[in-house]
Amino acid sequence: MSDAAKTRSYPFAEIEPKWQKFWEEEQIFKSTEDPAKPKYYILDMFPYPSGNGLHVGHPEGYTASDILARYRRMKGYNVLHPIGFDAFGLPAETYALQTGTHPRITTEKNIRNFTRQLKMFGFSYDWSRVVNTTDPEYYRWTQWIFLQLYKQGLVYEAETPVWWCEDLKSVLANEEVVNGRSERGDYPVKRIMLKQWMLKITAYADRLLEGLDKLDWPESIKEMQRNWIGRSEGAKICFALDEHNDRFIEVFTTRSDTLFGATYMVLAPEHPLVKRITVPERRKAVDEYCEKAALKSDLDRTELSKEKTGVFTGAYALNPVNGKKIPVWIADYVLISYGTGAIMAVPGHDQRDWEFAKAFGLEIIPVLEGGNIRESAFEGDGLHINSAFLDGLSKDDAIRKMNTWLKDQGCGERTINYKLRDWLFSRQRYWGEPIPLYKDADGNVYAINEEKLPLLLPEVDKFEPAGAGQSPLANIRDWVEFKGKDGKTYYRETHTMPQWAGSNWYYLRYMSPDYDKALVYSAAERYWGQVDFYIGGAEHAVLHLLYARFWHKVLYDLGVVSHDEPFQKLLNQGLILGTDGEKMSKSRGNVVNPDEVIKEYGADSLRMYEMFMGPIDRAKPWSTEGLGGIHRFLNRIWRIYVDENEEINPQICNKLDNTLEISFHKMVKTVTEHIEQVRFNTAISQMMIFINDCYKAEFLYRPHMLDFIKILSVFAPHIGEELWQRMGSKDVLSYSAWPLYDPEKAKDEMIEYPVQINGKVRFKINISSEAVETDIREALKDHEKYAFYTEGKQILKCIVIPRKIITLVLK
RNA sequence: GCAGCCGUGGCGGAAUUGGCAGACGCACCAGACUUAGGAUCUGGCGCCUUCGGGUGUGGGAGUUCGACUCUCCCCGGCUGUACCA
Repeated sequence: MSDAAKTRSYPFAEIEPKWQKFWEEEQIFKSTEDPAKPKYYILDMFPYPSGNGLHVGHPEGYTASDILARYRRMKGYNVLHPIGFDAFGLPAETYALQTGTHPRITTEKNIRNFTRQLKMFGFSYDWSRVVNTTDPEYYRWTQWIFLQLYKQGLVYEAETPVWWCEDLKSVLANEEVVNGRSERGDYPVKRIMLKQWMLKITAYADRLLEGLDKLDWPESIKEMQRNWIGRSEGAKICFALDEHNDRFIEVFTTRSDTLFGATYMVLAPEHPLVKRITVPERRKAVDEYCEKAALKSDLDRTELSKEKTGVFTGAYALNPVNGKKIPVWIADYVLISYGTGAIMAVPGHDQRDWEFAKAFGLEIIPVLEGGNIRESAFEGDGLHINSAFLDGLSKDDAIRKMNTWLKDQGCGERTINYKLRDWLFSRQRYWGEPIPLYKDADGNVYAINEEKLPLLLPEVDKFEPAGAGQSPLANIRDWVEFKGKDGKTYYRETHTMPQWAGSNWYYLRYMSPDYDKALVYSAAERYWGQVDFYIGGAEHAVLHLLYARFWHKVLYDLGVVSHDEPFQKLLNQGLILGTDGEKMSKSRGNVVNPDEVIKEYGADSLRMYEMFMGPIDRAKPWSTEGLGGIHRFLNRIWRIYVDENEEINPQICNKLDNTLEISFHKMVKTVTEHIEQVRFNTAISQMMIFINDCYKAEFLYRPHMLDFIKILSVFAPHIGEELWQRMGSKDVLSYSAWPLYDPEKAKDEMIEYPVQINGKVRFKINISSEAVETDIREALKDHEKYAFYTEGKQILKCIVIPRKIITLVLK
């Protein structure tokens, strides 16, 4: 016998499908633009339809957004609450490689399963607006946006060091590499040089940074984006090379004031100057070092981090401030991907340079007072020494003076550097959007005419990549090659777009999913505007959320959208952990399957339990007993309304119980406020308190009991609809008005004041809640225990905080 | 290392313009109903206690009539990031 059967449950297994069918057939949640109503756009991060189906983590965010959507509808808002599928991506392609099943087949099957599961939860999505990123009518517009970027000069092809993942047979973006391994699949990656399409996200670096300030997002996510963009003010400085009049080494530094202390220079092993300036007698050592560095994965480099290695090139640079000859080394602690890939080393005032200088016996010159350079580099502030025209200045003044001097001398200037790199946009995969560009035999690039979009993904027989750095599309010669009207042969781009492309703008497509003249119908865009509330996982902090902001700003500049930021408010739901407090995973065997939970306890129990577990944004362990507690609560609600004979409880009548009235108004007040603050766990607590009070009351006032159903229905919509119907209500529950409360009736008539004497609560005193301070003091003096505690003592202080506490200080 | 978040009963968690610590739920204990209880209802439930009370929100100090809440130092955990010049 199942747990549910044992507990004589209310008939969730019958009523849940019944109401899901009702919502679908009556199109209850279909939304249309209505200028008469204020709009509210509440969005979930759409799922990747994996073969595993939904896990219990998905409904956490989806239930939270559903509660907010249902609440806003009852508050009179016109709510846009859509769902869709981010369906391009690697798992379907990997599965195709293993089984030969076309990714489209797998994807369609998984979407059907996800749809079935999502509908079982009773989420109030507008199912007429579903989008699917793999639908040609959808990716037509993904390609269109790409072409706009191309026309704006934000797309370029470059031979750059890229992350290559041998297991995934593809290059990856910086953002997709975590700790030297692929974000998807956790495979090793290495750096190779490859010609790739890049998007110039760096052109938007400042705007992406500044835009964060006005967003209502978790501070941690904003901080992560700020760190990722990594804006850093400094100067670039040109060092002439001794015996190479035509070549310079350009460096970026935040400490131009320490230039007099620069005693050597370091190039990254991949730096293009390395080959040109290395002197013949050092060539062998340099080549060996560069080869070794290239073989090291990034992981190796960081694991070995503390040991500084490097070799001397034999070349010398000239310090622009004093013409001093300083040696040029190469070392892998200088990264080709940051700044100019070269540094001026100031071992006196930079710990990394200090360690390197110590290891190789290089000169260390202090140029600031303070610290002890025999022990370590001094990175703090101080007065300059050994620095000619900077002597006696502090750090900030010296930086300013030096930058001016560099500019005057024409060998440097103030500049801003970013950690953010341009976005590597090519993928060597089949299951993605084809890049709508082609080339002629000479390598000239052309964009496909927008009228001809979508550029369809061609059919293939095999999904294996066509050799290193080539996508499976390169195998299809009659797709790649085509004859133009001029009779010349042209060659299509065979790489595809990364998965982020489709998810970059899906929230706009929901506004007019069937519109075929533009990616979004402009009147719909103006009506729905920004996403008011966006809910999803924190793992997208710097991937999806940064890329989407970038594209959105481009679209804003093009006049396609009317706001320059896409998501006004963001909430990250916390992870749901296994019962053991660990992250759920198949290997740990602690995965909870939502299908089984729904079968045993019903979707309403699961929804409500996940909201009751704790604060929405915190990680929380699953508890089957806790789920049972919520299920019991729903049973208790059911029995308050429906008696053993399936009749409405005769206690529900038009008589008003005074105590219960206060409880009701308190409940409406608290639940309303806590929904606004997205604190569902405490909102549910207050509903429990009200139901507990109902069990103690003799009469249940019918209008209040109807209002409670409305409130319940945003959390547990199926039981809400069923009770609403059984109570004989004819209105559509989902659009009935949210209950109002009377603030005066939400207060207790009497307040039990704690009387605190010298920091300890000694007794309590009941006083009317209307009482003002003088009344309270009087009541206190009349209290029997007052004399006992104050006798023979001097009253130093008597503090009365109305409605809170009375404090006495005695001596 | 750096940044952000967090530390409250046996467990999940309440309480923040500073005002009764432990709401609500789970687990547990007792009672009622019962052939039975893993259903339901009622009550209890931080720790210590000589039953007066004492003590208690990771540890220590401070501000205050009053600190889970504010300030400083330390310890522990989670997440992100990592030679970023």
